[in-house]
Amino acid sequence: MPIITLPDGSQREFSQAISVLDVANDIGPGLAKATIAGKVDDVLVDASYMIEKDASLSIVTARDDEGLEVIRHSAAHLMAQAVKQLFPTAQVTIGPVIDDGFFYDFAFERSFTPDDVEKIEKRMGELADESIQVNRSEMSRDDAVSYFRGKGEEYKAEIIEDIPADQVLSLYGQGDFTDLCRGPHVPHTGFLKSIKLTKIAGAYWRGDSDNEMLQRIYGTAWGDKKSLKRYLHRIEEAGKRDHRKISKALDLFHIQEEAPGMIFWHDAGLSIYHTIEQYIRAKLQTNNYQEVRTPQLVDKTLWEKSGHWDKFRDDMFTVDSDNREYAVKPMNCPCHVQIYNQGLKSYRDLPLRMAEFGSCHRNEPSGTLHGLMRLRNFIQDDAHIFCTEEQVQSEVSEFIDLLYEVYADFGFTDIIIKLSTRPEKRVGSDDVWDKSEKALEDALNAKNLDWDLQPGEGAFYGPKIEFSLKDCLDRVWQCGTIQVDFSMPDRLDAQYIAEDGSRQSPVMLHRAILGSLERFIGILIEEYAGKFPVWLAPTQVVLMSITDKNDEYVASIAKILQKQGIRVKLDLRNEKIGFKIREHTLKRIPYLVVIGDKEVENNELAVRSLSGKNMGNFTPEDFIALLAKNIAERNKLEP
RNA sequence: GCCCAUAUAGCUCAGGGGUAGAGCACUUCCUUGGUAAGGAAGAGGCCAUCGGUUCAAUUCCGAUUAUGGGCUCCA
Repeated sequence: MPIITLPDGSQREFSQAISVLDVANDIGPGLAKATIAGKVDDVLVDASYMIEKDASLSIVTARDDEGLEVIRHSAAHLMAQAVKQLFPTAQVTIGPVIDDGFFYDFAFERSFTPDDVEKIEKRMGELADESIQVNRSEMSRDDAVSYFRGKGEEYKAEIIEDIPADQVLSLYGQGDFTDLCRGPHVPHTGFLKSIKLTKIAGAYWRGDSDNEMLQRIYGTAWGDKKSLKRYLHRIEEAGKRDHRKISKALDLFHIQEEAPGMIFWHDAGLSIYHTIEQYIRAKLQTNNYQEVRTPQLVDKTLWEKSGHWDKFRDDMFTVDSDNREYAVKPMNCPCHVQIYNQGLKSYRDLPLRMAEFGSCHRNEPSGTLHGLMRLRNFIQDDAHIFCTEEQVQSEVSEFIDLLYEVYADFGFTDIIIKLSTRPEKRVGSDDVWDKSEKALEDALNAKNLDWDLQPGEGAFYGPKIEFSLKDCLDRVWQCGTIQVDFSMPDRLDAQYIAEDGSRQSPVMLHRAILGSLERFIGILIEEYAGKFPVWLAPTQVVLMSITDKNDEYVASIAKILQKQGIRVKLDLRNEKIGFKIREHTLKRIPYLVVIGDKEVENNELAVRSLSGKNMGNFTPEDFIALLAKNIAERNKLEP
């Protein structure tokens, strides 16, 4: 006699065990039709799940996040079913839910073509139209292994073999297709009508690059056609923020075949770069950093000593000259230690914070290059803090504060924090790693920040905190970082004289706020869709004449603004004002100034904002004051 | 590095086994016009590179390079 409590607090009593779906039916046929799954005492279950005793229940439909998740999971099964029907020799592996969709990895003797994917999607539609019942059943592990092996599904059998023998597994069947799955799933395939397959890709079996490559098909799935359409539109719009597209339109930089993974900065792009560099330089100054510059090419022997040659060799470019082998620096740390080592250091010199806008080259695998985000040559806003063990925690803590201050100035609030611990390939004793990892963890916890642990993802010389930002398609890119290093100072003979007169090795903190200037600018472009805040905009003001009678006055205004450090361009072309406005609006210029006879006569400027607002007429002085205020405040809103 | 796709004018893209197309941009001329495209004419291409098939390849095939999307890896 289960009594079922619904989310609104109302209760219903039934004379015998009852399924989630039947409860829904009892509430109303409309709800029953929409029922995808249920949540019984907060556990997500199938609609067919039998409730045998008193319980709380909420009916899950496509309107719930959990409902969408079930739909996406079932969509993956539907895709596998379609693939098996069309390509019987394909083997299924795994098919999880991801943000906004799902994928399924298949092993198949040949590649799926875009044509195949179209066919698969079509078949999925047909199967959905048939509203095929989805049934849950159970099997012991060993039975499941032989079941799948019997069907030639070696991969599936291998997955199941890793599950403990005493565990009972659930299988879900729909028509001619059965898959191992924890569930829950939709009651029938009729719920799976708003699906689109989006891309094909390779993916290693079990995520290990030593294994064979499987074929992954990605899809997106929604509760109704309208949501699907909205999603596709959203993705399309996000694509327009792509920094590579915007950079071409705004003439910021280019890359060409002769220098893969390296940037040719154009005037406008370099302007942004310089503004950011100067901004960071000012922060370094107020935070007691010294700035240095070190060589690009350094003899191999130093890299051997630092451990890079051993652990980082594949990523380094080398140069042979006069019987010597040099490496182009992939990191700045060993060079900074060389500067530290000039002259005897006392504990009174610590913490010693040494910064460099360091150009680093890394021979990244060809398939990983990605616009400004992943390059072979990039500039780090790098610094190394030499300090005592006691100072580590406060230095890490101060750094995190500085990083948040900087990110806020650029308008970033969604910062993803991860703590990466010791990798397999590393230098230094476990004892030292214990200490380093704990220092970082304590600093994070002291600040009450949300962070995730990434075991084994640290640098070879120490654990790190990573601060990541998202691009227009929500891909995550590591930007800032701080890494504790107890090893390298010792390897490179860095020392200081302690209070008691003994020689000690300092601890070294590797840290970057922006990470790589290039990557940070890439993220920035996508964040603002190229509509940079005034303080960052390559061109802040364009002065446009109505007719060539006004040219002289326009030029004189330009001089005045330029003297104030405003980045100004003139447009004196023989074109109509509407044409000029359109062009500079497309170039995302924050302020457009129109100058005609009226303005010349009154010594004024007619100011129009990027968003198209007529801001009225200003005297040159008032306009300069407006700009100065906006720039000083680093106003993030487009004017 | 691995898988798939792509590479045509400065840009965005169409095309197709037989001398290469559009829009925008560019140049010249006309137009002096008040807040998102004034008009006309002109110029512009070894169809990524190297091979192969063919009477003939920019088009079909293969390799290479780069780019895009993933995977692995990394700021």
